[in-house]
Amino acid sequence: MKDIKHFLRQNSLRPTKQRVIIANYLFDGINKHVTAETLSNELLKMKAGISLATIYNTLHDFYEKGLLKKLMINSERIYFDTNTEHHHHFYSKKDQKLIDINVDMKVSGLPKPPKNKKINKIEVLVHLDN
Amino acid sequence: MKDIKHFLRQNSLRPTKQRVIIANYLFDGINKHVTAETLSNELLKMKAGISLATIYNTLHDFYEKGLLKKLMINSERIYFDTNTEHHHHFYSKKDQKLIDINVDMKVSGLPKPPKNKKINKIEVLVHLDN
DNA sequence: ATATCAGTTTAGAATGATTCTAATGTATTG
DNA sequence: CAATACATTAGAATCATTCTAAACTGATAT
Repeated sequence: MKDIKHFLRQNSLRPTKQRVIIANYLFDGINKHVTAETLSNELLKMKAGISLATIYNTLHDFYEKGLLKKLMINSERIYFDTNTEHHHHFYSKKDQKLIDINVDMKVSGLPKPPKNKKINKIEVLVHLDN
Repeated sequence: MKDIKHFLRQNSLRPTKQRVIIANYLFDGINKHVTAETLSNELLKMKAGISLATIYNTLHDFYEKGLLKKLMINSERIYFDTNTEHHHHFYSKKDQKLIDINVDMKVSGLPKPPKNKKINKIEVLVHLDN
């Protein structure tokens, strides 16, 4: 991402110091899965003194603007994904780690959705053993 | 379930008053998705004075014995499923409701799992729009 | 039956992720 | 550069869940 400030403005987000730092980290071209906690740790490493409250606010602001996806992986914390394309995941419970599946997969044999309901999207989570 | 006490004993669970009540409710032949909260509400309706702590304990005990499945649906609470067969779900965020998909589905185009990892199971969650 | 003891239940405290509050700070607009 | 709308923050509050430790109960041996 060359011009983060411009990028934030384009998404109706004021380019504050904190948002610039966080956006620079998140949108550096490498897709990431973060939680408030892991992001906080990264920011601590780079000595950006950003409060936890701001980290939560920013993740949600980015999510509201569609810059992040929320993942429903487990009930212990919320995962945010910088890859907002439709895609699937491997999940290793042991490592508490997610890996993107970027190839196209097809699900066949799907039954009709209940009356008056339409399918929005299909998410496949492939659990790994070890 | 005719003999709940026997059923509990078979699963190395002492048939206490509370467990019998909860098992009777959960394993009445109709598959259910419950959270500690929804289960607590049901039990309140039937005036079973069972503490929340016991509800949590019991759900986990049943889970440990493989009588319930844990579902990772959202990050707000833990869902338990009385259907322990491998199956998939429709999920309506709006209704906060899960519907079992009991037909066989196939996922094709799956990439190889990462080195030294083996696929344990594949979970498909079909998000509904409305 | 009864005593014993391991396994259970429970109220209430503790925890941990997240959200809220309200005071202070800062980007934007005119 | 003043005004103001939006952001940040520390710390309190919230909420689901887990823990603690005391009281209780089902199973087993006597």
